[in-house]
Amino acid sequence: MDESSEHGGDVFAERRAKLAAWRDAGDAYPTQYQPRDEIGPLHDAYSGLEAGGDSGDVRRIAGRVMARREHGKLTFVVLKDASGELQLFAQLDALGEARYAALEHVDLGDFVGAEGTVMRTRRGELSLRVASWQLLAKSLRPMPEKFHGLTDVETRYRRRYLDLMVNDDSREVFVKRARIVRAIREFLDRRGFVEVETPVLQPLYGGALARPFITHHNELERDLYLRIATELYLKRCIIGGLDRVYEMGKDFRNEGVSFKHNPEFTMLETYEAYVDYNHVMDMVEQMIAEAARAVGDLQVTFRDHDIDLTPPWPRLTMRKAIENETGIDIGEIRDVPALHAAIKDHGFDGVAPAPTWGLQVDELFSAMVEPKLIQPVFITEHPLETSPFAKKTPHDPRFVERFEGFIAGMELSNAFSELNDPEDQRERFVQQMQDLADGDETAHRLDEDFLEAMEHGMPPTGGMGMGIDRIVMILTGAPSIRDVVLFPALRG
RNA sequence: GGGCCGUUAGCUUAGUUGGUAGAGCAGGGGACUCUUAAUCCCAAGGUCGUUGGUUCGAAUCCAACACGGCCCA
Repeated sequence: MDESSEHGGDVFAERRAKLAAWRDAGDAYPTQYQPRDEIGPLHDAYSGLEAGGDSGDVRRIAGRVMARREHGKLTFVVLKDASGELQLFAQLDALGEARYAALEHVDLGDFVGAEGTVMRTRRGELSLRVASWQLLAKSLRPMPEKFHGLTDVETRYRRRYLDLMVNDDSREVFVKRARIVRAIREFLDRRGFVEVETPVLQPLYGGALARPFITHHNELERDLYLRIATELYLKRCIIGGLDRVYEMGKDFRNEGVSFKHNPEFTMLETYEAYVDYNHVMDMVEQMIAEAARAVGDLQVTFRDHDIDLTPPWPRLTMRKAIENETGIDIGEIRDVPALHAAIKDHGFDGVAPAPTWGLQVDELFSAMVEPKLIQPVFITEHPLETSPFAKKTPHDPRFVERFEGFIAGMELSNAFSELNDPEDQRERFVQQMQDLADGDETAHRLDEDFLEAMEHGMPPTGGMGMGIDRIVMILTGAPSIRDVVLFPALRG
């Protein structure tokens, strides 16, 4: 197929012809433009310049051409760099016939560098009175329409560069994301955590209950898994005596996509020796608050909910949370048929049946309670069956010392007093293997190498996982994970 | 996996009871020395997501598929 007919009709062909002319006249793609002033600071520096005035200061700016307005012998060209926009004030008299005429061959989307004095027009617009200019890079394709911009969500995700080019709101989300990530790292570094990197390609996946992606190592002639969590390697670091470690990086889960799920996503995991899950709860609410302050304040709006992130957050056992919403006390209903009956008696048709007591409690919670958890809250003491790496609570071995942090109906963090009893851990693995045999594809594999590490002795440890993408969603008000991931997974 | 909605020019979109598509911006030609959604004049740009079907005739009605969005699982 002809390129030009597929992408913009005559525009592509016309611009290639212009590019050929530029090549004949000189360098259409020079290597640099230095020195250069950032546009944003110029607006600050010359905020006091009166309309109609010229500072006489010579400056050099560079950026993408966002607009051009020709007025015969005067042309306005708007340049945009990462810090802002500034218009060029280009006069025939100042540039001379040849350089002024050449300006007509500059298209929207081209990169241009210009030098001149900083002035303010009679209408009050800060401008650069151009003394000289040069083409820095030619664009061959049309930019999105300037007034309505680019709104088609599919194009925004598939060709994110166009979205970033014209939608400042979108660009701002990713700048904020960087600030949030940095605030979290600084928070942990200040507390004495060591940032580590553990394998993405793993011979045995684990640390979470999820289906993995499988890949293959040609030379080793074996399949490897993309990690679904960093948990088991970070615990090996704790066993080795690092005491406080964290890792922030991509995990991969072979599951569907939704507004809160992307198959690759950024996870933070932290492990701290000699503390329990109560200590970790304190840390999480402080960490989120600090991340929030890095990009705004503790009052945020997400999906039409006004949310107050101010610590401390309420703490509620899962048993109590379920009882509050459903009237069912899972502490009293101890077997699966009785629980099924109770759910049926209450008419909760949205609750899917599950084969074990723990999975049924999890399902009941997910369906009836989770969507109601709008303000920040820690839900504690989960069923043993769904928590193979958490210590049992001293008062009831059917529950574990675990919490999940919820905001806006989304699980944002998940933490335990980490199981460090190797014999208990082996029993948990054995049970998971049984669940796998019974058809639970997400059940955990027995990891003999990890057990051997734990048998060397592991200190009491508080561990935590947090979905960074979801935190960014909450703190930026972005309604979908696809708005906070630069290049989200799409079909086709 | 299920339900609903959407897909028309590079972008943003209109399109009547079914009669072979209109516009704005961008791009082309021209006018213009303070514009900023600049303005004015002229010309051009479309396999209406794909494939079938109904019909004398389909952007429009029907079916399947693709992709996307929202909701549910």
